Amino acid sequence: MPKLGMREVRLAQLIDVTLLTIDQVGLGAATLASVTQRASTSTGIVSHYFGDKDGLLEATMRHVLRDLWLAIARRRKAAKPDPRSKLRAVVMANFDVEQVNGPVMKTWLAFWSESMHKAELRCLQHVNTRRLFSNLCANFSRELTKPAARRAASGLAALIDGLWLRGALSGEPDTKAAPKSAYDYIDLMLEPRA
Amino acid sequence: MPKLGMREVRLAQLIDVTLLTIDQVGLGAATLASVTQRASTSTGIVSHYFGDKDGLLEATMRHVLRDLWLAIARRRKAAKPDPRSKLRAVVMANFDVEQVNGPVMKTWLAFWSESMHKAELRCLQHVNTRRLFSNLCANFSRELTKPAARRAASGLAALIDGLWLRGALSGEPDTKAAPKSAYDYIDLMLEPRA
Amino acid sequence: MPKLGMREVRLAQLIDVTLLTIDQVGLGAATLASVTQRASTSTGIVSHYFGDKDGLLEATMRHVLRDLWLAIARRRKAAKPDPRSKLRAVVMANFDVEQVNGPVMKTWLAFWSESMHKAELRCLQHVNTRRLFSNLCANFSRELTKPAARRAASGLAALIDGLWLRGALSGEPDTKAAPKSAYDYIDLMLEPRA
Amino acid sequence: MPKLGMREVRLAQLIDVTLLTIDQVGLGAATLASVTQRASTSTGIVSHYFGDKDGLLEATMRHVLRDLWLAIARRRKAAKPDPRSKLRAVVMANFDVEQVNGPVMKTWLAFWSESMHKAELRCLQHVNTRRLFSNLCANFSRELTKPAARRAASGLAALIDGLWLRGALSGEPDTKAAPKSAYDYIDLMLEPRA
DNA sequence: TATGAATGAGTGTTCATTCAT
DNA sequence: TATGAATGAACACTCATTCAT
Repeated sequence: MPKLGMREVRLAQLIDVTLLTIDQVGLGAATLASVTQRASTSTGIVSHYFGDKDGLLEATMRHVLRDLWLAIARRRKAAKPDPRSKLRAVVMANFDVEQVNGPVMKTWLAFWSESMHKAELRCLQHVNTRRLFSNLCANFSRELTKPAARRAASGLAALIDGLWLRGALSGEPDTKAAPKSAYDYIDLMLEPRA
Repeated sequence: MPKLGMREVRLAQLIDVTLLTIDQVGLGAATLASVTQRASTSTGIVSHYFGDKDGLLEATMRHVLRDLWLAIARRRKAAKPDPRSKLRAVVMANFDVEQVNGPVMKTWLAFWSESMHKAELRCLQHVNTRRLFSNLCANFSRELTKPAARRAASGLAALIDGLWLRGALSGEPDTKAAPKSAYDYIDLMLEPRA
Repeated sequence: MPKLGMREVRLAQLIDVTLLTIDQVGLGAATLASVTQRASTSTGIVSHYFGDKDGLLEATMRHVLRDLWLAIARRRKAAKPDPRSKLRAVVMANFDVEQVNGPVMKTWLAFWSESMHKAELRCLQHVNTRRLFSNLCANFSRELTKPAARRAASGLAALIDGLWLRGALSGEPDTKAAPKSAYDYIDLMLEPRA
Repeated sequence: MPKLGMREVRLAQLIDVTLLTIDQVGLGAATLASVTQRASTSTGIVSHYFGDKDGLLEATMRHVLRDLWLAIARRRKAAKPDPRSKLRAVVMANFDVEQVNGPVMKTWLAFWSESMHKAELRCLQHVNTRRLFSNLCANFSRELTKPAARRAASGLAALIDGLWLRGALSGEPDTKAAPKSAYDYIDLMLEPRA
C-alpha cells in the first residue's frame, strides 16, 4: 500500500524549504541542489513533482499568495461588519506575523522582480493586485462615491505595499507603526472633510 | 597614448546598456555577454572598467540613484519655498518620466530584491531611504510637530514607493493618478483636522 | 538507483587520464577539458567527484605517492633483513618501471614546482620527504653512528632524487646506471673507511 | 639623444621582476600584468623587447643559467689547480648565495618542469646538463679511469641537483650541510679503495 | 516512488596579445 | 620608445535537467 498523502507532504515540504532557501541566500542563489539538500531529498524529486525549477517557484508563489488570502479571509470574518473594520482587517492580515517574516517577505520581493519577465508569475501578481483592489474598493464604496472609493482603494493598496516594501528593505519591519499608518489613511479617507 | 577620455564614455555606455538589458530580459538573465554584445564591445571590458559583474551592477545602481537625486534637487530648486510645494516637488521628481520608464523601474525592482543579499547594494538602499525620509521629515516639520512630521514622512515615503511599485508591476504606470494620490496625502497631512 | 561502485572506477579513471594528460601536454596545459575529453566524460564530473581542479590534482598526487610507497613496501618485504639489502630495496623501488615512466615522472616534476605555492601539495611533499629520510636513516643506523647515519640518509635521498630528476630531464632515464650509482653510494657509506 | 643602454636596462629590469614574481606567486600565476606592474611599466613593453611571454621566460632562463656559469667560472679560477679543488669549486658555486635563494630556486624548479614540454627550454637544459657533466668528468678523469670518471661525474651531478632540489622543497636550504655532502662524495670517489 | 550519477551548455573571469596613439 | 585600452579565446566552474536503476 503506497503511503497515503505522500504527495501532499512532499509538495508542502519542498515549498517550505524553497522559502527558507530564498530567505537565506536569495532567489538568484537558490539552486535546486541547495533546496533539495535542505529537504534531504534528491534533486530529481523536483522534476518528479513540479516538472522543473520554474514549476517549483510558481507553486511556491501560489502558496504564498494563498496564505495571504487565507489570512485576509480569516480576519475579515472576525471583523465587525462596518467598512472601517473590514478595511482594517485587510490591513491587519497584511501585517500578520505570517506575512511579515524573512522567508515570505524576501520571496515576495524576489517574485515582484521576477514577475516582470515571467508570464506565469506576472499573471499571479495581477490576480492578486486586482483582488486586493476590488476588496478595498468594495468597502470604501459603502461610504464614498465610486470615483472617491477607487482613489482611496488605490492609495491604500499602494500604501500597504509601500509600508511592506520599506519594512522588508529595512530588515526590521515595524509591525506596529506600519499598520497604524494604514489605519490612519483609512480614517482620513472615510472622514468627512471640512 | 590611446584615446583619452574614453573612460567616461565607456562607463556611461556600459551602464546604459545594462539598464536596457535588465529592462528586456531581467537581472537574472542579464549576462555579461548579453550586455557587452549590445554595447558592441568585448566581455573583457567589464573587468577592465568595473572589476567584475558586481562592480558593473553596483555602478548601475549608483547611476540610477544619482539620477533620482539630481531630479529631486532640480525640482526642489524650481519649487516655491513653502513646505507643500517642496513636498510636491519631491513627489514630482519621483514620477518624472526619467524615473518612470521600463529600464529604470525594472532595475529598481531587481535591486530591491538583490539588495536583500548583497551588502553593497543594501548599503546604497539604506542611504537612499534615509535621505528621502529626512528630506520629507524636514519639510513636514515646518508645519507639524516632530512626531507628526515623522509619521507623515514615513507614510508619504511608503506611499511613493507603493505607487511606484504598483505602477511597475502593472506594466502601465499611471503617471497622472499616482502623483495625484501622493499630493492628496500631503494635503491631508498638512491640513488641520477638526 | 544508478550503478553502484561507479565512484571508485571513476576516481581511478580520472586520475589515470590526468597523469597521461600531464605527460603529454604538461601540467600548465592540462585543462579540465583535455583531461575529461580523454576520459570520454563531461567536465562536470570533476567537480562532482573532486570538488574542483585542485582536488583532482591533489588526488593525483596522493595516488602517485601511494604507488611509490606501495612499491617500496613490496620491495622491502622481499628483501633480506640486512641493512644493505633493505636500502637497496628502497632504491630499487624508486627506479621501478612503475616509477620511471613518462606520466609519473613528469607529474612528479610538475608537482615539485607546484608545491612551492600550494600548501596542500607542499604538505604532501614534506610527508614524503620525511618518510623516505627516516626509512633510510633507520637502516643506516644499524651500522653507523646516529650522526653518520643521518648524513648518509640525507646524501642517499638527495642522490636518488637527483638521479631521478636527471633521468626525467634527459628524456631517456637509464634504469640500470641510476640505481647502480645509488647502490655504490650505499656501499661507500656502509664500508669502513681506512 | 636617445638614452644610451636603455634597452639593456629594460631587459635586465624585466628579467629581474620576472624572477621576483615567480618567487612570490609561482610560474603558473605569473602573468604579464603582475610582472610589468611590479616593473612599473606597461604590458606592451614585453612584446616590444621579448616578442611574447615565452620570449621573456626564455630570456629569464638564459639569465639564470648564465649567472650559474659565471659563478662556476669565477670559483674555478680562484681554485687551486688540483682536481679535488676544482671539483669543490664547482660544488661551491652551485651552493652560492646567488644560486640558493627563493627567486632563483623556484625559477629553476619551474623551468625544470616546464622544459619537459617546451623545446626551447629543454634545449637550454640539455646544454647546461652536458656542460656540467663534461666539466666534472674532465676533472675526475685526471685521477680516475674514463669509465670511473664518468660514473663519478654522473653521481656528483645527480647529488648536486638532488641536494639542491631537496633544499628548494624544504624551504630552508642548509647551505652548509649540502656542499659538505657533495665534498664527501668527491673525496670518496677520488680516494683509493681498499 | 525515488535516487544521484552524469551531462553539457552557459557563466563570469582571466590574460596574452594587438594597435592606435 | 612606450602606452594602456581593447580584444576574444580559453578557462574553471555551476547547475537545471535527464535517465538508468
